[in-house]
Amino acid sequence: MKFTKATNYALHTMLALVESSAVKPIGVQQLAEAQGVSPTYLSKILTRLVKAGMIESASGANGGYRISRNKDDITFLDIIQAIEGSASLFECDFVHGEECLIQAVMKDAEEKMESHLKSMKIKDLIRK
Amino acid sequence: MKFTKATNYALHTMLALVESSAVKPIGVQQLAEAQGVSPTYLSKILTRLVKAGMIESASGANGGYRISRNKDDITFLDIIQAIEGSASLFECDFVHGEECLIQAVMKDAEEKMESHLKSMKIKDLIRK
DNA sequence: ATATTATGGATAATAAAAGTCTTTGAATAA
DNA sequence: TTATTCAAAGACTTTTATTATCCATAATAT
Repeated sequence: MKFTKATNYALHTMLALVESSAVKPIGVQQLAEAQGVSPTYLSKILTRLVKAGMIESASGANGGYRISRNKDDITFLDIIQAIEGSASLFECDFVHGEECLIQAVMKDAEEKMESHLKSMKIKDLIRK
Repeated sequence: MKFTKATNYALHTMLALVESSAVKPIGVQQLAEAQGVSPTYLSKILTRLVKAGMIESASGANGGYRISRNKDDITFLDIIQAIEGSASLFECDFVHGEECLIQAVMKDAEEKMESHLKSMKIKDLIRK
């Protein structure tokens, strides 16, 4: 079990966008180059962030991506779930008599992690 | 990102072994049947638990697996790490100037989850 | 000895992640 | 209007990890 690289790309891109002014957009070319990933692949990832409503895209000359929501609102959890989805990390398919106690423990553990990711906002990382 | 099925098999097997007496071993056949998984595959998983020192195996007639360590010592985290390994869930390969702040946040989050998994012992789930 | 049971290696099947290529369509600039 | 710049989308391909299966071997009790 690992977080996907896509999540890493998304987090780094969001940090870059939050650090830059929200006025003029940054092209995917530039964002991709900074991370050593292909522009087409990165754009696929960024499209998911657009759909989640945390960034905006602009086509055409001088287009690109910029932050849309209030910077203060965007948490690590938001970004991660936009990429990885929000399904539970642990799924027990067996049909026990009752509810699965193991799954309950796993879910609690997961929630500890999530609550930390929810408390951390991406803008907290901006270097002064 | 998901926990593997192997982890689910391992957790359920450990629960079964802890619930049963530690005197006579249970065959992989029986354990596998209870979970609807093939004995050969389950035995591969259990071998990892053996190597991690939490269960013992006995070959030959009337052989099988039984708990080895003190039940009280075996945590969810022990079992999960025996199967999934103990590498970090998030790895940032980029070469930033300094240390990666994003990775630091992710590591903290992971540790929240781990500390919960470490606090929960498998024997806590035994049905009375 | 023989039946029973775990171990280990090789390999196959499946699924998920990571990435490419190409086309389309929107926006701008000339 | 036309050419240029850029994101979006879909169809693929490649790579990697997971989930197995099969078979030969080693250990052990009866």
